[in-house]
Amino acid sequence: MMINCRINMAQVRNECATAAMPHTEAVKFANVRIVLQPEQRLAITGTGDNHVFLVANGALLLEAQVHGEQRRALELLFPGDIFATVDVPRMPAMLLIAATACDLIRYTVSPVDASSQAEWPILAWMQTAFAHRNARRMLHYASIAEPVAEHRLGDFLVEAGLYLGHPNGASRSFELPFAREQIASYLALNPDTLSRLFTRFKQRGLIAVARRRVTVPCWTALCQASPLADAMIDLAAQRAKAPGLLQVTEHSLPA
Amino acid sequence: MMINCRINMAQVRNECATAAMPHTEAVKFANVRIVLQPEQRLAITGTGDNHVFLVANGALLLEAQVHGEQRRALELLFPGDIFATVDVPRMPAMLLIAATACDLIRYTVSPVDASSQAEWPILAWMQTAFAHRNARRMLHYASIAEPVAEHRLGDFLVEAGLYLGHPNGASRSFELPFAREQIASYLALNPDTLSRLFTRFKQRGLIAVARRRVTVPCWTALCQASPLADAMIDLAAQRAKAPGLLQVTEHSLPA
DNA sequence: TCGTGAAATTGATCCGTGTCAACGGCTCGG
DNA sequence: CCGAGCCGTTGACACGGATCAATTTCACGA
Repeated sequence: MMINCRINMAQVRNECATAAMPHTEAVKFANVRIVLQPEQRLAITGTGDNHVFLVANGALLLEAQVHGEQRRALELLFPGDIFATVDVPRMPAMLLIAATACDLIRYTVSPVDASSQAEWPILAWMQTAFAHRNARRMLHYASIAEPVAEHRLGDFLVEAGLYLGHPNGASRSFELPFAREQIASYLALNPDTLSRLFTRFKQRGLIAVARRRVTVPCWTALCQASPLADAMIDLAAQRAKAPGLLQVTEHSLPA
Repeated sequence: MMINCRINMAQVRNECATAAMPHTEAVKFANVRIVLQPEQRLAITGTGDNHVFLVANGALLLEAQVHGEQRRALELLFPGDIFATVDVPRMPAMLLIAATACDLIRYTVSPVDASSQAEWPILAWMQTAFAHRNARRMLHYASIAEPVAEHRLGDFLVEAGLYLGHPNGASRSFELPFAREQIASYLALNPDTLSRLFTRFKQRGLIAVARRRVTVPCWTALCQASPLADAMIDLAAQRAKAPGLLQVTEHSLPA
């Protein structure tokens, strides 16, 4: 099996094919609900079957070991996000880490099964979800390629605000599910430097931080500090319009 | 139409459905052969139909404008690579740039057409190709997240060696299709700094450079200078084993 | 053959981030 | 209530890459 729980074996319940996907009356895919506690890990290996994970709840972090003991966060997963194991290169210690308590749904997509007409809707839905994921991935790459560290933090805060927060007038606030060190790793920055950047943003009045709660008094001002804000907002809007992408996280989970 | 030629309108010939994909007797996908001259550009916009490009020949570069006039290379495409427009976020001046003369094949993949049984083999092939592309993309992200610039260049040279060169005993040599500025952009480095790094690598005896020709006297020595070498080699080996992934570039093009 | 312009290299300098250390605040358990 | 330990912050300093400018190399055309 490609995915298994290494530390604190997750509470895994096989809720066989009870989840109703949008635009689908009968889903023949085997799916498994996986519940993760904070800091719990899922090991990924890049071979074998194609497992697709849907994040129903919580936030995760894809980490890998790059150079000796050095570990790096390559990707963040938010509710509604999708993740396929085939898209991941084989690297040492490649694993998903739950930043908060998480509900995942795991689909096993085997090429031979997929020829059935009944599974087309779910596959079509996955295509859309993957397109979104790939586009966001590319935006993150564009972000960390940015030499100015302030821009990277601006991009990250806009991303977090879009996926974790809700607009409230001109302001917006959200709970960061990640530790500073994880954020720093995601932004290819030193934790100390990241802390300084946070301080700088606070001094500029762009954000107010209480523990892990981030409050953005003026969303548009923050967006002006993020070079990729326009592209990310556009992408989030596309996702909101896509049918069944977000809704599935609410309806498909068995009680 | 999502893809069009902006500068020096490409010589586009509609070779309707003559290309035979591996494991496929009849391909109903509309496909178009696109021939690009060096430095020619293809504009990409993230909406509309899903166009999939297969690089039959040559090398390309995906560029976008990130911040004002700043442009950045987000991705390199080598022969056998695949590229879908839906995977790209909407950003200003997002375009493919031909580094050399290129042959592309463009498939238009519409979700409704895709339900036909006859098109399953080609879709399955695309799945494999996309998985490879995504994995390589992630490796590149891991590479540019590396704070040490030498590592980035090492990773790049290994990638280029794997996809552009062939082993010749312990050595390996290849022609870099990209200008220094483009490589620097891809590695999120200053061109001046990149030049210094090349000099350092030459002094260490890792490479010999004649114009754009790179000769690696000892491949394993170069790999030791690349933190991601193992993962990239593993990935390239997987691709070589995948059926019809590389072969298609040779057989599918009409004479 | 020479001249021109673009690309690449190299040098000098500045600034920003990494590094290491110390400090402060918060949580949890005794 | 106190103490331990972790996380986050801040300061001092060094180093590496960015920047700007000057020079060399190469390709191409007259």
